[in-house]
Amino acid sequence: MKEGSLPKAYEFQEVEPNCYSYWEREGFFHADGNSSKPPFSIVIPPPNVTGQLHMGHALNNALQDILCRYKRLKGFEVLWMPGTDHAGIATQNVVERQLAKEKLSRYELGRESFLQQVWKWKEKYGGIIIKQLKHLGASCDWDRERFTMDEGLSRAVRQVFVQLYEEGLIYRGKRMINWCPRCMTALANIEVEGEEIDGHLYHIRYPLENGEGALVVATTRPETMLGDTAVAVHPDDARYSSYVGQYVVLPLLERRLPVIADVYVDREFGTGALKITPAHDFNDFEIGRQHQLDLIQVISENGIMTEEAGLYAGLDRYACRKRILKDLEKGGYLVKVEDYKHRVGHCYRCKSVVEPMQSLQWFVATRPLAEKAMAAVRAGETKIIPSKWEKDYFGWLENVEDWCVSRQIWWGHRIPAWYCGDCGEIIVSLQDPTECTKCKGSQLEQDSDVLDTWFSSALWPFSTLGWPDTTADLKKFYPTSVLVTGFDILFFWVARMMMMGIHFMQQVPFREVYVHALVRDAQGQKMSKSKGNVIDPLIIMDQYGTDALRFTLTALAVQGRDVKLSEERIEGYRHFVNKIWNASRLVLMNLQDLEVVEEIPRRPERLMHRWILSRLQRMIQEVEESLQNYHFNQYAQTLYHFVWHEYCDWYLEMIKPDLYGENPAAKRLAQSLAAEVLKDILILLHPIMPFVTEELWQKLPQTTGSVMTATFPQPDDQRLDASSEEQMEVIMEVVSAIRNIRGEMNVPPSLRVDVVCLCEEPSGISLLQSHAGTIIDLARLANLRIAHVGEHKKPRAAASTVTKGVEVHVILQDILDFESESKRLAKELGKLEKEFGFAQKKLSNEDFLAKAPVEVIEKEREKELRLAEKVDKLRRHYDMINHLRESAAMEE
RNA sequence: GGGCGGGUAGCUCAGCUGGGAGAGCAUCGGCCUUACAAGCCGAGGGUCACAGGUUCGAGCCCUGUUCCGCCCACCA
Repeated sequence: MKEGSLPKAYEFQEVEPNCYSYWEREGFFHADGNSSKPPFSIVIPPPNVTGQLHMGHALNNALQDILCRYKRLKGFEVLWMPGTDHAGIATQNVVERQLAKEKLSRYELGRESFLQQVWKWKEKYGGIIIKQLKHLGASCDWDRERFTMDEGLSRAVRQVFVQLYEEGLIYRGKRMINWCPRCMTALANIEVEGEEIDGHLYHIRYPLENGEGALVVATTRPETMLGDTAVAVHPDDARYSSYVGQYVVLPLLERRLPVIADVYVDREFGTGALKITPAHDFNDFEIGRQHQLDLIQVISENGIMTEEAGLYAGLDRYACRKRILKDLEKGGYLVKVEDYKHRVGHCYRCKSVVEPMQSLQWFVATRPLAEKAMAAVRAGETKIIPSKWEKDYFGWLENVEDWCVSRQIWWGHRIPAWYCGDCGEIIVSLQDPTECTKCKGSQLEQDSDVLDTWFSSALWPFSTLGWPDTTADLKKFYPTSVLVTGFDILFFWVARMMMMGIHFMQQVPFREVYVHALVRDAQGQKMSKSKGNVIDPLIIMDQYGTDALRFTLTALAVQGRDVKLSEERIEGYRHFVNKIWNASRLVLMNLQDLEVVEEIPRRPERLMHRWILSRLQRMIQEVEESLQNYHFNQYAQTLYHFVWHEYCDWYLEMIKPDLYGENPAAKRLAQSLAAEVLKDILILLHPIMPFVTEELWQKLPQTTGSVMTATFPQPDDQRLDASSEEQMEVIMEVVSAIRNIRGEMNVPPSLRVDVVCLCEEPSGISLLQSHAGTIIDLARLANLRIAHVGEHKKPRAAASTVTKGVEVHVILQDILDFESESKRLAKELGKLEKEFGFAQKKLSNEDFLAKAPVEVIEKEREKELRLAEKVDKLRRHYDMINHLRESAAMEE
């Protein structure tokens, strides 16, 4: 489908879907477990089936795609393993909300048919995010797509649970846990988000039983007083020492509470007297345990006050608080109310305030697993990048507590534990048991709970590769090469994958973890629907194209810093996509009559060719280095600058005369080289901008197949050419100097002017002479005279400057305004003299000369010399202009 | 309370191991120069948060101050 010419504009709306289906058809994303190529593997952080692609996904997957596409070009057997997560609580909530619209609850439906509903929902909507990932260009091996609740992964979950149970690393126990009264389930500690709240500290008077005074306690949660079973003071607190051992009477309920002493109490805080509610507070629970206090549960699982709350029973916990405060006040018990900011735990799924509660749950004994996970990172078996996250990783693992893994919801992996109705035995096994292993009874009932979603996610790197079977995929692709993820799931997911991976595979799940930043809005705010600052990647892709979005995200992906995204930024980079398109148009237009692609010499004769080839080698090196170090922004920006400001601005402009000219050999070389460099540019850019590069690749005559199957260019040291780069610099400087003067002196582009360049060195003369045509074209000149300084009279009516040892005189015969030229020169002189002054000062500093490295001094000397010359020449010209100005004034 | 990141051009940000600051957008001036007006050519704009220190030399290293953001923590 080489058509030779390109449409005027890049129609990404058509190109993107076509490209993608072409890639899929050709099987370019497919990884071969039996390949002899070196492996490179990534498992996708499985998005929730309920998910819609947001900017976080877009960034995360764009970066993974870059790595995968890059490694394919480098000849690796690349597996990017895709899939989705069943997202227990989140998905169940979505379906429950849907049911609520029909005035149905899951309880009315019953477990079986509710689960059917969820599966139905999953079949219908679960693929949305996958489609969106494809829209983004993700080159995942979709043949291998997995779901955390598919058959194979469920088998892995069960195997892991049973084995951990048998090893004593999973147990069931009654513990204090965090409970979400809205989701009606236990949560793991990290699933609770502490949020600062403007609350109050209530001082409440608890009268002594003997009538002689009272103790005043301070609390933020007065409703919990109904479950109080003691009041504690510090044992060394002189104020209260006489109270210890006595009893106070709990207001409203009139219950006798012992006054106990415990060092936990902070004498400085509040009143120094602490009410103890063992059933509804982690610390109180602990104190209660030590002092053998009763547990009185006054708040039930759905946040309603229990029978134990007496006349407050049946009230919602917050309504109860209000009522209690009123009653306390009425009874004269409320001593003081202070404003008080404090942190309150919220459910990470529904944001409800969680309740600490004592409950019978399943736990993973995390310590032993955590030790190994830490050791692996310490030993460098897994590297976390940027390394600052290692600190967080260790910090969390060092203090990790047992992981509550049972959830009182229905959507998820059912816990493979059965309870014998006859003898109470717990049976945990791979196969569903039919009789009790202990008493042979048949009254078995399976635990109704399901596992934490993160339990199955923790197995993702090996469960997706076929574990517990020993598969070719596991052998080839485990450990995976790198995990790309946001820091927000470092503990939820990364740390747990490390623990499980090491325990079950005896090897870390990934060699490297690249932790990227969060995407925020232009003001640095978290994007959220309620703030209305969400930039939707789907809308952006439709509006600007996927490549523009991907390039923007990549260019902004600086290590360790949040990505602050704005639409203007994306718009800006869309222009870059367009630029590439148009550069390719130019190249292709001029390729039409190219019969044979010219063999490109290692060192072409013409400077511009040598220059662009040399620059290209440097780009390749820089790109590789950037990618190896995960400096995605550097990768994007390096190419941006090279393509736009070197290849387009200079190289393509410079070869135009050859392209349009009559010299067939020069033309062929220019055509071939422009195309050849473009070809490499397309490969270099392909990982970031897969679509436009593929489309253009298809159009280039010297390419075959897909850019995806191309080979990443090898930097050719023999084409590195520092002297060509220096020489080009001179040409570019001279052109810029002329343009600058034209601009400042308001010379319209249509007016071709004469320029005289006076050089110091013979080499400069020959360089300029051999590129006179280029300079004439690029600076829009009529004539260009090049001579040695001594051999040519300085032009009078000229605007002038000095650069790289060249005096540049722009002849403005009749139009030179001495007044403005004098001003312009004064300004330029001022700048130069200041710079010159700096250099002089530095070089007259003896300490500098004594202590600075010789190269630096040498560089500074050269600089001073250059500046001195420049200043001198400019000043002479300045004087002359001023003289002319004066005499012109006299004539009038 | 502890830890981390950040305060650089009007805005959003680069600036990799210290050698006198860059980009995109925005602003201003000139151009439809046959790839591109989503473009081309040029210009203006910065006491690199503040105060000390180390150094011949600091945006970069150290100390302190201040402001912002995030994470962690059982003082009710």
